[in-house]
Amino acid sequence: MSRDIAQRHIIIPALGEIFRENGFAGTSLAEITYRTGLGKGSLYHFFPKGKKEMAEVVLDDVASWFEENVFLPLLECKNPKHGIQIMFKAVDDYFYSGERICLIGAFSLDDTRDQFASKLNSYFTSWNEALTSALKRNGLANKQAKDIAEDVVASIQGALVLARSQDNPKVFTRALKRLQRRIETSIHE
Amino acid sequence: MSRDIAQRHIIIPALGEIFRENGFAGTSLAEITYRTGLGKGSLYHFFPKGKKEMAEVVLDDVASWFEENVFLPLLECKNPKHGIQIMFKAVDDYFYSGERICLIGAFSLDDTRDQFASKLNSYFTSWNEALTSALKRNGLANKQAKDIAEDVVASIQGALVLARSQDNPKVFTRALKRLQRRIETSIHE
DNA sequence: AATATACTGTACCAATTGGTACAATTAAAC
DNA sequence: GTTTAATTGTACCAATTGGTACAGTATATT
Repeated sequence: MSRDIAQRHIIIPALGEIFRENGFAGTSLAEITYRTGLGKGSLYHFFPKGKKEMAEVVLDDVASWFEENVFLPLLECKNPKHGIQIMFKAVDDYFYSGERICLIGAFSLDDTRDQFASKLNSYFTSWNEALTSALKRNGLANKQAKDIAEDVVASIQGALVLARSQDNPKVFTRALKRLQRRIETSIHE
Repeated sequence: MSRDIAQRHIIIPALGEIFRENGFAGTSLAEITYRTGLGKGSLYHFFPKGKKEMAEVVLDDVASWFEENVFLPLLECKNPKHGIQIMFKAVDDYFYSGERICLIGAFSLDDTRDQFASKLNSYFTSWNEALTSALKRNGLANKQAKDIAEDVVASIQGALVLARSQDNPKVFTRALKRLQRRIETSIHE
């Protein structure tokens, strides 16, 4: 790994948090330099295309985290019920039990959305498909599996929004519990 | 009604759409003057405290729309099942069957959220309480009513986010149908 | 018709925006 | 230890940001 890319990777998480908290339009280079400790010189060395490239790299980073920790387990776990358990655990961890915002969600509602449309789209699509697959391998019919998957992904998003605006993370953890129960019962019918 | 206030009311819907599409940070006065056709002179005449006041007025406007068309029917409809029907119809109309973003949701994820915290909070709280009340009057136990209400409100939010990022309003209409069915069955148990 | 008030266009402001240029410094490779 | 490439700080840029000042023009009210 070249020095270049190594250094670049170090600041991606920091960039992620900044965008998460302020949205794309709401994040200024001034804040980025302040919070990363890097001057514009370094920033534009690592991300020659500027702010937009930073956001793209962050989105890719989020996507690959979910790919590895959520989608893949759902798709490949031998015991699909276990895969779903892993998903809920990973989601709870990732969002700090409701204290962390979903970057993808924030960008989806931002004026930014058109610029990053395909990345945002594929994040939710992948999640949906992976969960649908796991549900089907649990014996659910195609239609019902799709239905529940869409329901779960949407509810998680919504719960994050509500938790934030009510400043109450429990809204999120309650939602996760509810969804787990719903899946349980629909499988055991 | 003074001329002042009358004029002010005319542009509030336009302001709403602009904030909806761009978020708070993403909306510039330049765009506001362009899309409303009003110069800064007029704008600051109607909203002396500037952009922030415009957003506040818009949030109040949204809140009162929901108060009248969603919360009140839920709270006061003699047949509570009918009240819930009214809610779903109103929500579907308001969000143009999934083509329109939720301003409250957008602001909740924006860096703006702290400035408008109490308004955002009370919007979701009111909705939750009104729906809980209607469910209880349909014979559900307090705990279950609260549970379902939170679920419904969160799911609607999430479905709006998904519909937007997938550029597919049907995600939203599907979610509404699903939620209606869920309420139906939980009432008839 | 005169007066008061509501409204609006224009010019202006300091501060901040994202971005560039580049010389100076640091660190790795030979 | 010299060469080569990676990294960074500083100074700078034009454009845009939200906001102000105010004179001028409508529109009521009397």
